[in-house]
Amino acid sequence: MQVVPLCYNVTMVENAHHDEVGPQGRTSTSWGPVARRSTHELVIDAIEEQIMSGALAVGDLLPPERELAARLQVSRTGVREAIRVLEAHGVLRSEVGSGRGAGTFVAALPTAALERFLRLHVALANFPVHDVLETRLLLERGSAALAAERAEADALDTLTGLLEQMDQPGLSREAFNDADTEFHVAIARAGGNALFAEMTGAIRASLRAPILEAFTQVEDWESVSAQLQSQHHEILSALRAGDAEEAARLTDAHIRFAVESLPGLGAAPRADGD
Amino acid sequence: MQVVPLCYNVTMVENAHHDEVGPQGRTSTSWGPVARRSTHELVIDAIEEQIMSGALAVGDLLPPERELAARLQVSRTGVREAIRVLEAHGVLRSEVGSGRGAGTFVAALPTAALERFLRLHVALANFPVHDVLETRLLLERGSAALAAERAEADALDTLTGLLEQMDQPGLSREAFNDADTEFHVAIARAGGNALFAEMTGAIRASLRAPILEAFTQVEDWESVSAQLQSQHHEILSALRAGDAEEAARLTDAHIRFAVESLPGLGAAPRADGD
DNA sequence: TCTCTCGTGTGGTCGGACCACAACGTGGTG
DNA sequence: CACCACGTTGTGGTCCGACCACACGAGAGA
Repeated sequence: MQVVPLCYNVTMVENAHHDEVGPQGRTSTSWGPVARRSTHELVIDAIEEQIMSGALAVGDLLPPERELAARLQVSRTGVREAIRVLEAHGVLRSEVGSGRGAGTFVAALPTAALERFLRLHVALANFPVHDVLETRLLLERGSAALAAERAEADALDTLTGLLEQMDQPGLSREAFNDADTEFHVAIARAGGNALFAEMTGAIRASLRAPILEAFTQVEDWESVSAQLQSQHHEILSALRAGDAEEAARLTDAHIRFAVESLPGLGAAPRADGD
Repeated sequence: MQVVPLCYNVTMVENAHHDEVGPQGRTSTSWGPVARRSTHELVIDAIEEQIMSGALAVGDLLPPERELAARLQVSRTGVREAIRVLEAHGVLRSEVGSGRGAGTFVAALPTAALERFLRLHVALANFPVHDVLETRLLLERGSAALAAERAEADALDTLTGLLEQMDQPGLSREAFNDADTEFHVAIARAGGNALFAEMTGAIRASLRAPILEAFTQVEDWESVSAQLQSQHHEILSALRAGDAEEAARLTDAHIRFAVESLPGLGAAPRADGD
């Protein structure tokens, strides 16, 4: 028997209760609304509580959907929708099958979640491109400084390899962009700050389409890419030298140059004049 | 800087690669798997495509779930799970009823989404507190500088009001923290960068529990809170004066002071095995 | 001992039914 | 004509039960 309860306190809102709406009696006392939460949100809260309390850690297995539904006294549908939400946040992951690798696990997959989040909100113009670029500048300047101090040898080797890729002549603009993205993300990773790295990657992913569009409009591509590459090499030199200040300064200049060289990115940031 | 190396323990479950060895006969040559996507993911892609192409903008109404299911030739369940995912990202919002305000709309609600994302991944130790604090320092330094240049009069009034709240004697530590959070987020908002502001708010939300825990362990609370408040007033003065550099410097010092004053935040990040 | 097969448990998908809710049309009533 | 009560309608919310695809693992068979 010995079943560890996953959660007791899911107090379902009984749907068929109308008793508080009496006939026109006094209703103006301080009866604040009760924040009606839907079923799947209650399930999310239950799972989230387990995570926040530390009862569920990365790698742990959740009960089967059917069992969870039975324990929480909700339908399997509600449980599945809750799992979808946490899965969308990169916190859960489901695998079909039986035995070892099957079931729903606590995972650590923030990358795809953050990328989709930022990509969509940038596309909806909720986060203006100008603001995203400002954030990018801040993050990568910080990452460069950290990387100059902390970067390991193999991280520097990775960066060197990426520069060699971009040094190949005749590289397509898309391939250049992808390698360039990897280069910048690798620097962020080398800095050792996981949040910097994830944010940097997500920002680049959210700007991929606009950047590629801007690339196609660059007239003297050979010249621009050569200058970008030259700046990359300088940045890498500063990282090798462990010069944090110089690495940050070069990165700052590099990103500003890139933005100014790409039409449509930094052109119309916000419609004011001050 | 005592920095934990952060092995970044991602126990990612890789998709099992089964090299298809046919039961009999030769193995298939280059028949790479087709990236099996589940139904709800296909629906997500369909909706996301509309958003990315600009066909769906904030405020637009989606077709009813039943109609969408019929058009996409999937079950209503799949559509609903997809809507849940986009809703979790703050991109969609569903309202019951009929007519005007009913249905599923494209929304712009990144706040709750980013807060839950960060809160969960911080709780799972996927993003170490140290890294989050480092990001906070970077963002708020930048926000302060921007706010010094761009802040409107009413934004400064809001900040003044929050400082008056915190100046009240006998304020509970929780109330102080909430007002303090509002103060810092308001500065970020005054800077005019939406992403800065959202990130700042999400970071504060993700650290709320650890901060409150640390607050209870502060011995000389009156002294610490008085110093924090004094720094707040100095920052606000710099903002009023429009001195970006000074505002950034003061904010930097303020946050470092706060972290060093609170036990358990910057001191012992969680040293495990290695 | 090894190999094959089939049972079993997992998430994935589906269709249908019913509920709660909010707007709107309709009709009655002043 | 103006107003109001009420039923209609269409929306998302919830639940159920069934079946599928999949992968492990125990047991039968060689």
